[in-house]
Amino acid sequence: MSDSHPKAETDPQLDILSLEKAQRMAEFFSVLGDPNRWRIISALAHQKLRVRDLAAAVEMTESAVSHQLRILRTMRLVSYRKQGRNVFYGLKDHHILNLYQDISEHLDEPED
Amino acid sequence: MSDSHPKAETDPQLDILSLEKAQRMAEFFSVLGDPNRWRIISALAHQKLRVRDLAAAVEMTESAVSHQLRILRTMRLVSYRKQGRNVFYGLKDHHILNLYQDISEHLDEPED
DNA sequence: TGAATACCTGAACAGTTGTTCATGGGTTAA
DNA sequence: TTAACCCATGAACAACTGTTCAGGTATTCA
Repeated sequence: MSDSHPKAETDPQLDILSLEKAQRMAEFFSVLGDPNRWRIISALAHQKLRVRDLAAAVEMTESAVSHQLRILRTMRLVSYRKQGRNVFYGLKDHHILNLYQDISEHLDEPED
Repeated sequence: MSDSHPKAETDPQLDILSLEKAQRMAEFFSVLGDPNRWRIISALAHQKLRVRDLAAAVEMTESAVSHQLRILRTMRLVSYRKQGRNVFYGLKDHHILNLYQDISEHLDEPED
């Protein structure tokens, strides 16, 4: 098989994520590493919202929300629909809600 | 039902994650938001390793790895077993590998 | 056309993060 | 006991992140 991904550098038995792939994973999870982004995501889980209403809902300035939405757009987590002078955002992908479920479980597991 | 979690502050129709819960979600995902931590996780996916060998495998200093392992321990993502003067780490939880699978898919999805 | 509305963007600044460096504790072998 | 080994930790510093603030673009309405 002529696979193009690099092998582990030190020990052939281990196969460690390549730096590039690890970087992509980290970039994605970093986007989910901000509490205000989670609040935005949760607000969009039930309905599409204008930036203005979203800002009011999560109690942030429109500017701050707009900055965050750009990041969520970059990671293709939200949908974007311009209608007149309003812009409606929604959740693009339901992987995210699955993540939310999974991690909620993990966080709720008892110590051992 | 006498639930103790706070309701949305602005609009009863929306239910947005509480600040506290959003914070916990974000803290968890932040841990997965570092490329070197993903390389450590991938190394531990197949076998338990001593700090020393882990450091060699991911090509980091033992100190840096030790710092990162502490973070992973705090989030209960890795197991810890001390044996003489060696400490073996492994993956504690398989939620993480599921996450890895899910997000790989997301990252590999074509643009649209 | 001019003003108001809805949203976006760049710069700057405070707060956070991850590494290195130096050191210290605990365990094993001589 | 002494020396070597394995790992953990605190401080410090550079790099990154998210907000605010000021301004800018595009659309609607009077």
